Amino acid sequence: MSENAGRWLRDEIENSILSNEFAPGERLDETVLATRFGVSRTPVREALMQLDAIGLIEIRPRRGAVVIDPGPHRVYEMFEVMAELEGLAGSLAARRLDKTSREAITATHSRCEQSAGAGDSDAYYYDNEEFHKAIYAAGRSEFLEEQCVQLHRRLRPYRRLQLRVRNRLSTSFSEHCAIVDAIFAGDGDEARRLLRTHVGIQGERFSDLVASMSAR
Amino acid sequence: MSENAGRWLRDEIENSILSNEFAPGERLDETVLATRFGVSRTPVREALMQLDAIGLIEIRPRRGAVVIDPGPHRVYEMFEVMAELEGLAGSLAARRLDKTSREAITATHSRCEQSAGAGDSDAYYYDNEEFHKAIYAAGRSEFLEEQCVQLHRRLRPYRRLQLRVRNRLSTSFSEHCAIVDAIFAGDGDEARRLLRTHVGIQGERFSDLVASMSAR
DNA sequence: ATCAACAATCGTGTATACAAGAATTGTGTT
DNA sequence: AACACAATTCTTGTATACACGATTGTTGAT
Repeated sequence: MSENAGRWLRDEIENSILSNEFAPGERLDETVLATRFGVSRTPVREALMQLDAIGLIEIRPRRGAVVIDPGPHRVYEMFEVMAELEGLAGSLAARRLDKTSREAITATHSRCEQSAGAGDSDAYYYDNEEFHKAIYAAGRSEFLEEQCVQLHRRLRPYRRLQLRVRNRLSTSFSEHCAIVDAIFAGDGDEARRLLRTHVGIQGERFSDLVASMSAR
Repeated sequence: MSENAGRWLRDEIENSILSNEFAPGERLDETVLATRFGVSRTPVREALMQLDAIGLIEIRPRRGAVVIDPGPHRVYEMFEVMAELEGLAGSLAARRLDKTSREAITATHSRCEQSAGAGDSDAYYYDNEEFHKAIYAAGRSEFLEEQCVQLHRRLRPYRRLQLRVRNRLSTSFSEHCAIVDAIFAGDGDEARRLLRTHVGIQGERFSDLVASMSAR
């Protein structure tokens, strides 16, 4: 129970939101949550304050907390920012690559190859996450890494939906290959450019996203 | 008192930290803060949880809260990310500029011109902030705008220090001119490039930052 | 004199009680 | 039957009380 009920609850509720168990727009009643998790209202409130600060829920004074519904447009904006940050991470990685980071990227990349080859989108979903994290780490900017990981978390559900689109697995993997080449070649600009387009949502992929979002 | 003691305290303590009244490393005692602001510990704790979530303080379980000391290296990383986000905002602004945004940029830009001409670094500090905010708004991405504003806030104290460096005012303003030209010309790539270098900390400006940070 | 162990104290973490505002339901009037 | 207003109920916001862990100071032994 994480040594501390507040932290634990924050993670617990955050996961429930990100896994869509608490749907966007849903009201989060303090008393209900307290009894559900077997604690008093105090730690629940503390968890909610934190989630509000992160931007996952909105606490309207005297009117309770609701799960924020980003809506397609805002999700698009978030992907846009994510693309930019990943681009920066990639360019830094290309410049600062060392042996350890290189091995981490290689390892996660080949795991992606396996799951993509097997057509296992759930496995690829996980391996892909590790691959991107390896790139953040290779950039050697703790702050950037934290920002990337946090945004990545928030976009996780939508990313998952995207992977279900036809042919997305193999397309994604071949993009990974080019990205790895650019980083290993020390070509920061190219790595940046490739990552931006890899992460960003252009053209038809935006309508795919909207479609899958309204589908649930 | 903002209708709600928790929110009010969050802003109050946040300002105290950003204005260096609560120095990095300083311990924040809940009881002391409670009596100081004339409330009980409950809203104080809620404010602290939020500041922890934002990343301004760290709450170590059972050991209280301390103001985070970013240190020169991390501040540099934050400027690096800020530069990237501002670059994106600039490129979006160039593409999406409309009459209202154009007027807002022009207005804040000329206010910068006045305070820079007068050599009033405090006034320029404020006008510069408004100028950058006008660019964020012109980009028409609410999420990006929020991220920029938040990071801008956290970097505020360091930015203020930087402006005191000799000639920085006129240098900064002439960079603004080029940025405005690029945006008004619809040249997104150029606006991005200029903003990146304008915001980023390269070469000697990093040592200026370090010097001014250790000076206080 | 230094270190270790134990005790006292201080501060955080959680529960509960109480107050105040919002939402809801019921009643009365048109 | 529909709308408005009032009373009740429910939920949030704050204070306080209590418990447990950490920190610090003191005492005794080596």
